[in-house]
Amino acid sequence: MKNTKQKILQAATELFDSRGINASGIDSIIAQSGIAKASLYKYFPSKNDLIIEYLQQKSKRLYTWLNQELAERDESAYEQLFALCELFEQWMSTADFQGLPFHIASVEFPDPAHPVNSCSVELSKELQNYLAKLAKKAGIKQAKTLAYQLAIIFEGGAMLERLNPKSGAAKRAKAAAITLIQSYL
Amino acid sequence: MKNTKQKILQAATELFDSRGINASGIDSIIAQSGIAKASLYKYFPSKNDLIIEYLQQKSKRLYTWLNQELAERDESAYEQLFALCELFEQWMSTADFQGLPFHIASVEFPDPAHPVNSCSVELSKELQNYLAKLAKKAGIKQAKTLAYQLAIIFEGGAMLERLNPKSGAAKRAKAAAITLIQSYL
DNA sequence: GCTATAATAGACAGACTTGTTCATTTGCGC
DNA sequence: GCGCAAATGAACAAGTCTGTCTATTATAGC
Repeated sequence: MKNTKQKILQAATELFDSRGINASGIDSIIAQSGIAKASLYKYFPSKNDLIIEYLQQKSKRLYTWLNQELAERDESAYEQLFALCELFEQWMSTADFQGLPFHIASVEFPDPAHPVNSCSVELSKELQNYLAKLAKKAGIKQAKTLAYQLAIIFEGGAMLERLNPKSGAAKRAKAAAITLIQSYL
Repeated sequence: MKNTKQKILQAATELFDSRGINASGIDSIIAQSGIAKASLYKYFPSKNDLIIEYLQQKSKRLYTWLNQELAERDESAYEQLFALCELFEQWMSTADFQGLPFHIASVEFPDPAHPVNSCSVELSKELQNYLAKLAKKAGIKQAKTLAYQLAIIFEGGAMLERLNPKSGAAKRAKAAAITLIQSYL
């Protein structure tokens, strides 16, 4: 049943987000979800599969949210670039923000040959592509370079907000991002 | 003997850097160092103690290197701020660069009550303080804000350079940092 | 109501982890 | 060369982890 799979994924998400991936054992995931171990291994042949679906779902949710928010605003592509900075600040300021999931995953699985690591690298590139697309639409000439630099700022902001919650990392990352965008005119 | 302790720390550093902390078991550290397990536990009562000394040593080495390089250049405090960006790029471009150790540690030990996590938070603040001191010397008015933003860029750059080695993260982080500093005049 | 499928609890294997202990051997200062 | 402290190797405890398997129960479609 699809419901069972979603329950597992939700429980895993809560645990991975709050305690980390390696620290969240299969036993704790089945306890949290109320699902039997055999069922978990039916839908996710290994923990790696579960982790990868978790990562992809988290990324997808972020972009869906960003797109929704941007669409609602009815702004020019150029204005959207600044709105994006605002949205990233909001996102990092969530009470239970724990950093970028693919950061955590790539640190917990540092071996480049590991599927979870490969997935993390993929998702990191996806962020750059997402930003580059927006920068290009906004008419920025060196869209890719700006996108990469914005990724650096957002990812650094996420890391610092995680290390030191509510110390103003999100706000300062936004300010730095705006300064940077303005320098590209 | 002091030599023994250093040998352990060196072996641990090599393993922690290349494979991560949790993935480097005590057995692999004693194998790498050629030291007996009982000796390791004599100098480091627990693995946590070893991790913390590793983190502190790595930080100390970075600042020592930065200070040396800056001192050699005989520049004004203002010029030193730009030199710092250059040095960070160099540092991130090292062949075996694996990101900021306190990032890795804080991800592998996410519990705020864990001594390794506390140490990581401490070292993150130390970086901000280091940057703030230099910014203040350079006559920047909002030295702390700039320092925080530079930390965001350097830490984000380190994370991206780690995720995607030699993709130009270090170079772009430097460029973004310079743009930011110039905006503070 | 019957049957086929889905989900359950729980035990188990096998491998890994940190940290302890102990008897033995090495090596340095005098 | 003696004695003491340091270092060694190896076994062991007690816990963790992922993944497998079995026997039982619940559920949905016809």
